Amino acid sequence: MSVNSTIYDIAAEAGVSIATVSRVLRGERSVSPATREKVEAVIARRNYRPSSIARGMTSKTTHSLGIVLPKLLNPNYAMIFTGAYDGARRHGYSMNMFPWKSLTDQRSTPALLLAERRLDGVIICLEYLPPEENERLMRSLQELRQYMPIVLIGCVPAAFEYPTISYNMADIARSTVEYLVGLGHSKIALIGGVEADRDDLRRDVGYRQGLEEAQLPYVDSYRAYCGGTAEEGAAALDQMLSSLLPAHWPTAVIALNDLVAMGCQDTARKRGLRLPEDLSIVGCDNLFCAPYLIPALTSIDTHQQLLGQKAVELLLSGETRRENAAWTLVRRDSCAPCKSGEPAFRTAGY
Amino acid sequence: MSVNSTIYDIAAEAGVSIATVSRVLRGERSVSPATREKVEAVIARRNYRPSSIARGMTSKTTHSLGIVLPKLLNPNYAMIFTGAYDGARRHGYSMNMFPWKSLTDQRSTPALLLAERRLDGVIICLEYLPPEENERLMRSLQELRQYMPIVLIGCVPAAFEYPTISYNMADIARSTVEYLVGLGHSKIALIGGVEADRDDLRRDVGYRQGLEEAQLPYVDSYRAYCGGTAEEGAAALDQMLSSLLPAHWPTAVIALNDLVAMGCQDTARKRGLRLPEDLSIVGCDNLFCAPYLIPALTSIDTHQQLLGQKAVELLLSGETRRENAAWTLVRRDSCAPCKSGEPAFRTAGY
DNA sequence: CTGAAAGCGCTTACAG
DNA sequence: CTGAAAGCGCTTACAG
Repeated sequence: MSVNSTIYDIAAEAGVSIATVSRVLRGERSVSPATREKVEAVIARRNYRPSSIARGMTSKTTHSLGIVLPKLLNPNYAMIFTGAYDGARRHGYSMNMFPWKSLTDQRSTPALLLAERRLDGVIICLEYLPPEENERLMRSLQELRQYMPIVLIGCVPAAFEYPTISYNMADIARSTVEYLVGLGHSKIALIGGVEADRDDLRRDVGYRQGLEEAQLPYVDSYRAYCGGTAEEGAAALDQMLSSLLPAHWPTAVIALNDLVAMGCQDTARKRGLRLPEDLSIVGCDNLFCAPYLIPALTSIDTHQQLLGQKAVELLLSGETRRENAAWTLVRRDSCAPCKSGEPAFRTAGY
Repeated sequence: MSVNSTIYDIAAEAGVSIATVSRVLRGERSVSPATREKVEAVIARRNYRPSSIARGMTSKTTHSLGIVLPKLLNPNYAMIFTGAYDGARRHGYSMNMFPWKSLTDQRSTPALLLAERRLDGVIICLEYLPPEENERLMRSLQELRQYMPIVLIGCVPAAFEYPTISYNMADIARSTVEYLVGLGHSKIALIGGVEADRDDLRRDVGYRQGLEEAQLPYVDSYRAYCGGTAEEGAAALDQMLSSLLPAHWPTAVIALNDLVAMGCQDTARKRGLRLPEDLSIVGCDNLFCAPYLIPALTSIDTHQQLLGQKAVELLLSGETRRENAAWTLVRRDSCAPCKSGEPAFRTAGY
């Protein structure tokens, strides 16, 4: 099946040494035009391409990078991957995707799985993990680092001196509260995330800070923790509403991400709330479907593709700095001025 | 930075030959328990992992597969990729993603880009291409095939004897028409696709067939061609409605995919149509957001992850057969019984 | 059960 | 400007 020719075939047919072929392959200029032409002709005729793996064997650099992602099915990560892929390609590198579990799986020594591939570097998208798994992850990273440069995306304890790109979650949350306060809201809920997650921790900090600046009290029942899916978001809001007198229902919700926001829309509608009049909702990630939800979802655009590219730049730069990633609030129809007084309560007609 | 040990280090430290180390590495059983234990201890202590690239160098198989995708940002392809990834992993292979343009780009001989990686095989997701690009693609495939086994996903001219997995588009379209006819619809539009696309061609065949079976006429103005984005879908429906007297407006739309369906919802709403009463819509791909659109979108689930897995199986089997992929109609709220008489026409109030 | 040796397809000094 | 030779880190017959 394989009709691959090798550098020897080319050399033989062109009547030169393999060293010379190698030289024209790599575009070295110390080759006479005549021989270069001759060699190139043979290469073209035989459709020859040097084996990248043989190259990697000798040159100590494989020109391939890796990125480990929690899950590709969330378009958020697909966007980061795409950005990273393009960034790598621009620098002549390939980009390989690894599922999150290649790092946290305890059966196969995790970091080594990546080391095996002899990557020139790897980007790691952090995500919340329960303490002991996180412990294992941190050890994996330490280990991995001995083999190749790494860059982290997400929130990392300052104690670990990894090159990192992260969002200022506190800033995002604070600004979002500010935006909603500007619309007259005072009962603002925050839904999603895990109490132990550092990212969410900082989100909470910004949330409280925003409330404080508006001289609003922090109300415990307006803070619900849950995973990042629509179902979990729906359930979390539903439970919050159940536990509160309608008069105390939040008039605005800040959702962990767009999926959670979608779930909240669903719950609100099933409860007979009018959107956005009775409940304003802000999402995060600005997924492609956000403009097509009803009402069109206001969301934080986290410029994921740019993030992926920047991670590659940082990785290739070899520097150890920490960067903050850019974000933008995209206003659509899901947020409305708060109606004075209590939100109307209607029985569900959905 | 690299603290990698080699097989020589291990051999030296364990006091054996590299051949022996290689044997325990590969789990060969012709090693005495004593030496095996000794070697394994050293491997563990030094955290040694054999270089997969050196292995690939000698063993002629790299245990890595490829998949080329039009775009990862469409969750549809992300799902296929995920399925293929898992399928590959299950067989001990890695799966590498390549963007579509690595095949159609004319600057770098396309197929060779993949050949360079010495993949053990590659899956190719077909998509419509204008004739001359498609011509180039077909040549690329022929070329690529000389280097490694390939499997195609999509619609391929029977003349090319590639192993292929495809959907029976005619079947899907026919069934969808049947479903809508069952709801009493007679003015059924088909929106999306390209006239020259073979997949869409077959979709058209099924569409016509469905109409015929219901003894309905094929109406030219109910067939709109457009790309696969929400914006294009929105524009296509808008134009269709503009060109028709409201009395002749379709009461049901079959959309190329969920994105197009989302666009159609948008246009319908802006035109003041009630959904689903005035217009039923069926999408395709059953994206994660389908249940959260208003009304929740009825869609064809194409079981993309399964598709990806099956493509891997076929690739690894080495057979040249053609398979049909499974699909399911997922009924939600976006389709309603057709109201008798003409659809109400209201001025847009959106 | 184990080792010495050749070889995979390249790149890279080192000579000339 | 060009070639002979060593070497990258493994696997795989071939002997023993």
